Amino acid sequence: MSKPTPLSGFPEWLPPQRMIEQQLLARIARTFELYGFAPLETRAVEPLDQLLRKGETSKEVYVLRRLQDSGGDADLGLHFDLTVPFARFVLENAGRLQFPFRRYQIQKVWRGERPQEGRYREFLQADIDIVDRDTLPFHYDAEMPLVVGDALRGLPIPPVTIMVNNRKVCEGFYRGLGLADPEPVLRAVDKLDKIGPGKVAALLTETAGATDAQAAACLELAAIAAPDASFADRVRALGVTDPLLDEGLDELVRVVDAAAAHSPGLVVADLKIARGLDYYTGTVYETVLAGYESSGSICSGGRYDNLASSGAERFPGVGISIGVSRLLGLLFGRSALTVSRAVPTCVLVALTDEDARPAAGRVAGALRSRGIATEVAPAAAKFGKQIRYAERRGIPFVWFPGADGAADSVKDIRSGEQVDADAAVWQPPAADLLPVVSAAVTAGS
RNA sequence: GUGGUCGUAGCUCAGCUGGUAGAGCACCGGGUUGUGGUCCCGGGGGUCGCGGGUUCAAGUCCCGUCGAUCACCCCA
Repeated sequence: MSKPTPLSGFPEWLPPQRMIEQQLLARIARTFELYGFAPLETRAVEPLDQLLRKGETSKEVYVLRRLQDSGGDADLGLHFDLTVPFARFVLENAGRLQFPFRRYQIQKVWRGERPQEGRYREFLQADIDIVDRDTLPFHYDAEMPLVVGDALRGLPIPPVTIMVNNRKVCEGFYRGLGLADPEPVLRAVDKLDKIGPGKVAALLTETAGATDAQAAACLELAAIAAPDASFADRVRALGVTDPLLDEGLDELVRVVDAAAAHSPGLVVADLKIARGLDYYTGTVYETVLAGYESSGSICSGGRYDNLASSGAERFPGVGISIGVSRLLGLLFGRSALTVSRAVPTCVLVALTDEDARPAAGRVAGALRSRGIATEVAPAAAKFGKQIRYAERRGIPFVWFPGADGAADSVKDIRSGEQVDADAAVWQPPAADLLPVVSAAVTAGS
């Protein structure tokens, strides 16, 4: 068999990277739970009509098919986000849930896009959502960014900025301006940072049917950004009036004010933010990592008032999702994260000869029983080689069983210090008990 | 899905206008008769991503494919 090659878009990390990922995931989940979000996992597949219910994503969905007898499961697809399956789950289990229902979900999702750094076909999202019956109080829109702000700011990563907008602001503004279809306008405005105002204006007249004056007004709106409520007056000063615009501005002010009170500097209102899935109806979030602005959003979401509804039942929701794989892919790409060792092992028990393996095993067992990750040396090689085995993996301690009734001793191979020790009571320093994830000092900015 | 760039040892790379592969680091062994990291000596390792083509001869040219990356699309 020839050497296997990677599959494009399906990243696989090495164990040190996976240890980093697991620690970040554990801390993210912990933060979500501190805010009362309950854990949930949904199946990997959804009926295709559920997945395709909203928007243009059809070409991205991986369809499930059996090799033989392709009739049976032909209408199933892998989910491409966690919100659509969640909406389905809520409808299905509405009778068993208490509302407002807040849950978090950390799972793989799949999208058939062309991969590049930070963009994958299989990736991990850490998602929180809150849904309620009939109506969802708006204060939840303000809570979302605070939760992920807490989660992300607790990690050894560069600072994040959450940019917030509200689709009612854009749609109301465009409508007040006389532009009926907001979609092409949003798409054009979204390119502002990349292609500049001149080309966006040209796009607006070409693809959105805007006059020069309308295009200019759209650009003026898109240029507005502020970390506080001052943006609203600047929008009103543009002279466009529309009930939806007013509603959107009021909502956006509430999000920004709440964030400014809770986490100054975390959230900024930015009226050119317009992307995201097409089921968003109000607040939209997008997040950039300092130093990685050009790599896109690492955390996005928004308010969806119509996603979960069947017949007379309606479950409006708001949610936001951390792109864990993107975040890690970008940071790994610049070697910006390190872990203190490549394996969980804290102690390596050295071996004088194979006959000593049972005794070494008892030492290891005593340490493990007290929560100290321990492995026994693979072979009774020279101690130098056994120490080197530990060193290569970053294992901080080597345990030497005492010869002929002498006391055991344990060596910190970083300092070289070696002391007598008893496996029933010895404790490593707290900082060495578990691998520690930290920002790499050599990381470029 | 469309287009561009790139693909030589585990890593970073060299290899001139085509003449049948090299360095540093890493790794392994020895010096050092079971306590590593320095130093010295020695050693293993590459179907030059893969498959076809042109040629007496291809790492070097052409085509395809896979992978990485960038732009578009879209978005975490």
